[in-house]
Amino acid sequence: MAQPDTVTRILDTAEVLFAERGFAETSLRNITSKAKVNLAAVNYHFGSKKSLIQAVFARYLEPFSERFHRALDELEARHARDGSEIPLEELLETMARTVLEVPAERDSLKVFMRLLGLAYSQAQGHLRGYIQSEYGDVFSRFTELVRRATPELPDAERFWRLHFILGSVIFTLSGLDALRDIAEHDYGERVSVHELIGRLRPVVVSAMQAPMPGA
Amino acid sequence: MAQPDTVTRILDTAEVLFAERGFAETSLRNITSKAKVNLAAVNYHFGSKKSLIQAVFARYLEPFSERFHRALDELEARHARDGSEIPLEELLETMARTVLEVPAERDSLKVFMRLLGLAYSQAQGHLRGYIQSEYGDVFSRFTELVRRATPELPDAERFWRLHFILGSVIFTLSGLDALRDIAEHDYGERVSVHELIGRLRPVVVSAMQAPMPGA
DNA sequence: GGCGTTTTCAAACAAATGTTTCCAACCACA
DNA sequence: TGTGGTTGGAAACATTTGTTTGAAAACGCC
Repeated sequence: MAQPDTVTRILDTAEVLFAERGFAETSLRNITSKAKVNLAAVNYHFGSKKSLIQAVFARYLEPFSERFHRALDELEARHARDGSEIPLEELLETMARTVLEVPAERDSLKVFMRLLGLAYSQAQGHLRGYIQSEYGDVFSRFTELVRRATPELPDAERFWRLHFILGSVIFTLSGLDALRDIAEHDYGERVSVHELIGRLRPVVVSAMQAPMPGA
Repeated sequence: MAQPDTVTRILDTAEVLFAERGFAETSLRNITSKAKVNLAAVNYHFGSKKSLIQAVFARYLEPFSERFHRALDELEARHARDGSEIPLEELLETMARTVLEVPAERDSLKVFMRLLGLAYSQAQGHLRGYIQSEYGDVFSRFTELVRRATPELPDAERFWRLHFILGSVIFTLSGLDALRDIAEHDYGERVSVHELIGRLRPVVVSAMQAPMPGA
């Protein structure tokens, strides 16, 4: 798995097409023809279509994981000094910042969110297991910090609420263009990703602080 | 499209398999063999696989649309008598109740949510058009009632929050199996769809009542 | 320049897919 | 009972899928 040109051209194209149509609906011939690469190149460089899908994910998750670990290191160190617990807002803020930092390409955030959504909803399979086994520790670390920031929540409740929130983020960011068009047409204001996350923040915090069901 | 036995057996099986694996990953042979029906029966009764998917979808959305209209009629009539505005909680409660009432089979809700997610993610753009043209009036009616229930929110803010919430619902319900597996593995409790919506309710209400961004 | 390795390429492969065909079985109605 | 339209069924159809092959081309290095 060497020579960058062909490999990255495959990755770039695959990432876009996967996001547009999904994994099963995107054939290797779609990818290779659009990338102007021989069909066999995928199997030569990646081994299989499955591995290609994982490679597309790895290209995002690797830098994200590294940066997020560093950001959490810093956050923990800062609060370790004065012995205070890290508040939820700061955790969410740190994650949002890291998510926004990572993408090198312009719409790669949108693409990655869509891929993440697909990974979850195309339930059965290798992808979720791969992500969990490869990058599970970052997320475990994050959720553990969230646990300490919200000690009043039962573990299961926190789990579900975090996934409710994940759904909001994935849905709005992956469908960003469509939603933004509707919003612009109906309300005449075009929001940026930063503004959107600004709108998301108070909603997410309120969601986590909602009363327990049955009250 | 007559004789109920074969047709409904196909619909029932397709619905379950679509929910488990997704649409592209479910072949007609998977469906027909499990339904103990001849392979050609699908094309005979429905015309094509795409039409089958729409038929599965329509079987849910048609009764939902009708019931939801009736429920909103009743809700509006009740509040028209004493001149009070319909509170947000009641609107959400009505929708949740209708959503849960409809499915005859266990998995049709999941299928519906998955389709809805696909329709929005623009991957299958024609689906959103189909939904909008066929059943758009119900949703317009609902959002108008939500508008009256939350007069303090600017229109754009309400728009975005409703879609944040829609994302939560679609994500958790369409990826239900995956999430449920994780939750069961980690916390040892297997939640029902009813319980999940029960957990969703207070979170959604809090999300709608969150303070405006910038405070 | 020559040689071993890596990469590209066209072609073929086997398997799986949605769809169609053609005929038998069925069923209502005369 | 016979007849015409509807449904069921086995097989074949044409495509499309991911993958493999074997040879040509490009490359790196002594």
